[in-house]
Amino acid sequence: MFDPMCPSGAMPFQIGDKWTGMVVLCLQDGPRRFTEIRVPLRAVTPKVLTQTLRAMERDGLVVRTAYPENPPRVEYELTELGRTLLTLIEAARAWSRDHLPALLRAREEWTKAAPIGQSGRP
Amino acid sequence: MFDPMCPSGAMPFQIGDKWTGMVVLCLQDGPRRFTEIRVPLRAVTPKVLTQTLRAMERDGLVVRTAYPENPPRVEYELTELGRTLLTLIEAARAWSRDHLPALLRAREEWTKAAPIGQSGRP
DNA sequence: GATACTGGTTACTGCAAAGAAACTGGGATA
DNA sequence: TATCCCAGTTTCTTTGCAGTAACCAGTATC
Repeated sequence: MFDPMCPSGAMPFQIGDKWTGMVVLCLQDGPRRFTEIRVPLRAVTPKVLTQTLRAMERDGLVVRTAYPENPPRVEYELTELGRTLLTLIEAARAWSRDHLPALLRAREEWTKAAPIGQSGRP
Repeated sequence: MFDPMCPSGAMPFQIGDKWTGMVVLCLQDGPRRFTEIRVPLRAVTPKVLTQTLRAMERDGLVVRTAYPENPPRVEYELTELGRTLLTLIEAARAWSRDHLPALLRAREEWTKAAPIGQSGRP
């Protein structure tokens, strides 16, 4: 899940910025803490994750709840609006299941077949 | 359509790179020439449009047909694979119809309410 | 001979997002 | 006293995308 080597990097869709869609999927089963979100997105730095979550909070997609404990605990949860994105993400994943192999096949044939002279390539 | 000032700039979805989705919509009613695609996307430069179309051709989303006439004529047409993106784009537009106002409202309230001190903003 | 048309290409520039790495704070634990 | 924990923040560097502007080939028209 969210492996940087997996072909979903070639998936031609994006929800919000680069990580928003994955955050939504991370939160679909209930609230999660900052570090719990970081684990499956193992490439993301805390700075970028903070930026993503702040933007989602601003847009009303998540709510942030800080508990005055220590060590500190902060939970993020999808709002109702944020949950509406799940159907769209599911549609994108369905497309990928059905058509991404064809796209990747086309891309592979492009690179291996006629490295030059292919309709005016350099 | 494709007005840079229209709020779809805030739409949190993207198909492929920045212009791919709009190109797909431009081509949904049949083949179009290079300059015909440029018109509705009035902000895009030929360099960027060429890049977009080459990437789509590489991924098997469009076919490029050059007619040896003059002045030269080149037509771009959606492939069957490219057409499958239309349902996804329609789903994204439906989401925007139903939920984008709420997102923009949340964003506006965020900026106007409590410019500082809002859960740790600078 | 000069200019325009189509469908690009090339070189250069600017900006914002992304990332790496180190640091913070304040209590808890060893 | 030193170290760890979480949830970040700060600073700096890199990367890549997008855009501007100029140029090109071949024909046709003025």
